[in-house]
Amino acid sequence: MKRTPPSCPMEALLRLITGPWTIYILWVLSEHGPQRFGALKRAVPGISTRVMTERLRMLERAGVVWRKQAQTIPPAVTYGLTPRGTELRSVLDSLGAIAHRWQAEGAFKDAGMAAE
Amino acid sequence: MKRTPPSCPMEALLRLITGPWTIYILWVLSEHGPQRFGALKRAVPGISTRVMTERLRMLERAGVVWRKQAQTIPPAVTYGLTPRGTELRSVLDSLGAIAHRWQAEGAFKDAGMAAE
DNA sequence: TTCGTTGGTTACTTTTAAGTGCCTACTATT
DNA sequence: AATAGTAGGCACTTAAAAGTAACCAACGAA
Repeated sequence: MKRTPPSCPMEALLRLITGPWTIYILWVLSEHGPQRFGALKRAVPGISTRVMTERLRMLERAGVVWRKQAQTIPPAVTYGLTPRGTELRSVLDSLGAIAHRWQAEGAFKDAGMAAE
Repeated sequence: MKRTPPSCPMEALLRLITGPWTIYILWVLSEHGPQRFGALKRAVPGISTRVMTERLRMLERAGVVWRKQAQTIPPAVTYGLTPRGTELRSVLDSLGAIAHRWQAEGAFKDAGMAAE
């Protein structure tokens, strides 16, 4: 995927929240509160460790989630939503409302990607 | 990209509006009104015919854009936003506002994808 | 008569992201 | 003493999306 011309800051935001699991992770964090890595992974069934780590790092760099590492001996790392993450969630909620309505209207029933 | 578990209707919507050029196309259509294929392609510099066609078809199947083909001899096909497209735009606008603010705050300055 | 325009389609190639499995280091448990 | 759990890192493989390019059909213009 070549880079889209960077005129639109939306692109950066969409690249941030897009990707198979990102919304899921944010949703779990906002519904169930801060979680440790393992619990988060268990709450998002099917995700690989690799992608989970990558997504969390990405969201952390953007200031959407925080990461708190306890230096205990089995290391305990907890993730949660920052204020920015909460702010994002409110918009995602309204986007979700549209998504829900469109699904009820059948907008997605045959609107998959071209090459699946 | 394996399919994300389909529990979340957001996934379908995000898969619809995601992809390098989709938002651009919607933005051009909403800013400059209905456009013919060629004009649209010229307004989104760098996009390939293939991807432009695929995106328009996808958006059309979801009822976000309409397509009107005049059976003239050089065929003239015009695309525009449906009411559903306009509805989507309002949410994208607020998402865009967040994106703009975050950019000003520097949220994206080092928050690229992992493997770029 | 051949070229260019319009709106694509199709095939081939490349790029990129995601999946999978194996590794750590230390400790508590069995 | 061997094993499982914790939070990943690293390398290798695979699958999907995007890019590239060639082609089409019909007609008007040069």
